[in-house]
Amino acid sequence: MPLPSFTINLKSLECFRAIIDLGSATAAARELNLTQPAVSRCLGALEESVGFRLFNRCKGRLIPTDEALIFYDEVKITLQSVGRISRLALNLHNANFGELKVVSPPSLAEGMLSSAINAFLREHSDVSITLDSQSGQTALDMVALRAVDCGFAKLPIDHRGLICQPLISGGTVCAVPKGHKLARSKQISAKDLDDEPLILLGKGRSSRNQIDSAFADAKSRMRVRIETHTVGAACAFAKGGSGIAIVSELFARQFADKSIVLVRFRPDIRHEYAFITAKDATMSRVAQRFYEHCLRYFEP
Amino acid sequence: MPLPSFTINLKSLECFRAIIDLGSATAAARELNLTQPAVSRCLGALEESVGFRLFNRCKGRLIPTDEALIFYDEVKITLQSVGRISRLALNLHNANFGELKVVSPPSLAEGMLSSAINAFLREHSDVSITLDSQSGQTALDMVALRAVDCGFAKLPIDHRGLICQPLISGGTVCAVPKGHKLARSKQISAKDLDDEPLILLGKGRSSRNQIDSAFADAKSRMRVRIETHTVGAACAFAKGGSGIAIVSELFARQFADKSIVLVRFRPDIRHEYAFITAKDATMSRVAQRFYEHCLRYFEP
DNA sequence: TGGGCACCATTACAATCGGATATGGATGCC
DNA sequence: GGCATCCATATCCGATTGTAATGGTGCCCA
Repeated sequence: MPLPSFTINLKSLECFRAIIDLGSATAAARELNLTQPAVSRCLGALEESVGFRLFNRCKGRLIPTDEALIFYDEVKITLQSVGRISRLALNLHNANFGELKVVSPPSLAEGMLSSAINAFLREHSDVSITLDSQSGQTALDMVALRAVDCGFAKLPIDHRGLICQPLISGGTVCAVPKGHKLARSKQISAKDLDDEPLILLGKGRSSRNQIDSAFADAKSRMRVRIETHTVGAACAFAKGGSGIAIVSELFARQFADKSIVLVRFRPDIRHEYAFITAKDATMSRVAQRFYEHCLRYFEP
Repeated sequence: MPLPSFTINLKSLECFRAIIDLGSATAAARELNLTQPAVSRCLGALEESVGFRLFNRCKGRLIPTDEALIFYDEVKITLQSVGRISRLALNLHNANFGELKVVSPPSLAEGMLSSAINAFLREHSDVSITLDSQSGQTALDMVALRAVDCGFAKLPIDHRGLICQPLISGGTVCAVPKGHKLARSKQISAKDLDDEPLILLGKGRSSRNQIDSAFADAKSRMRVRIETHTVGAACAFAKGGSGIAIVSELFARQFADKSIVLVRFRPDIRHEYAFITAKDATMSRVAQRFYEHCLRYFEP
């Protein structure tokens, strides 16, 4: 009596599933990129090893037996499990050899993010990274739509379908031209800036609104001399003596030199950036590694 | 760049699991009844197909990588799933699983068939049986129309679309009240029953016709005092002294007690029951096993 | 320090597996 | 009857997968 030998073959199971799903061995062969005899023999082998007939050969067709249908349910579960293995393997493989697509606002991309990525690449020699500079909604959409693996964006973020992990946080500083009367202050408030020529950026953004409010609260006149879009430009204007730039502390540092002084602005307006990923997709392993790397890299 | 080929092999997974569990490839080989080089090569193949290193070869030992440990969890789940397949296959092989719908005439269902089924259930723990009591044409139709898997019916059967396997056979006996003048006979013929009060059943059925013929042949007067429908009732009447019942030997036995005597009736009128299945449908495995069980159970 | 031991990798070779192509039989459809 | 479809079998061939033999390396211990 032939007992099941337990030497079950994955390919046979795949054949079996395909035959049940598609109704014929020839169709199964097409799906599996095999020839019909190959499928036929696989099936024979499987029947041999399980020890009972899976199909009745009836009028040249394969009719599943009752047992086959019971068997099928379990086989499908197992094959799904094998599928998970494959996907996991791919993920793990990609952690060392994969590609990572990242999107970030230009401000981050040009400064601290590029050095974080450099450090990551040194530790993961075979990973290649694509860094896309996009700001605002575009970046969020790219992550949510999985056009990229992960991204960075400024908080607050209102977007369903994203997971946001706060990562970097910094206050607000004034870039004051050297020799300016405020250059020696420990901190500068909106009141101190009454009627001072200012260089501001991010009109309409939340941090900008907070600055506006601070001036309103202090009943200071806000004299905006230059509206610009990047911290680098703002600092450059400040260096040129065109006024005091109120900028994120995080980015101002890299532009600070002897011609300007960075003085803390009061009230403390926080600039926070988060690591963002799509909600309904587990991160690829590279992305996970990258996230962990960033956590370490940016920790205070 | 070597991408995972997804042609993952169960044996490789088994090797991998064993290596992690036991800590060395040689130990794994022992467990799997393989040689160490075989395991070594399986491992190599698996690494090839997943696309990353599973073990660091360090000082002649295999040290699992971080990825390997993550991979291991998933592999274990998959292997357990495969194990379930094997067990299910074994169960199906032993027909230890499933449902069986049976139809039989009430006479069988109440007596010997129920004990046969009980015995079958004891041997096949996960089988559930539905037994439907129907007689005559209804039962045959139910089998032919595949409303049930199999059934029992009295021969002769005239029904296309059925396979009949004779299973149980018995003669005819007279149930004679104790103390009756015929109670001590070795056998009783139609002649002996001339003008005796009789209890008969199955009017119009073939066995009844044979009895009628026997009386006609013997030129005996058939004095039918009671017509009834079940052997149990017939025997009860006999016990009450209402007359001699002429019944199937097969069923009379269970009703025999000290108040009646069973005496063989001559000529020998056979009562035969067959196991019946639909012609154009191979029996389910459980049904086959049940048939084999019945063959053994009812063999003379 | 050198020998024994445990472990892993590699090689060489044999058996088997697992594909492909070619062919044949049965069935159903026009 | 001719044709298409489907399954099974035969034969062939390369890939896979097992084995035994061998070699290298690190560890333990006298």
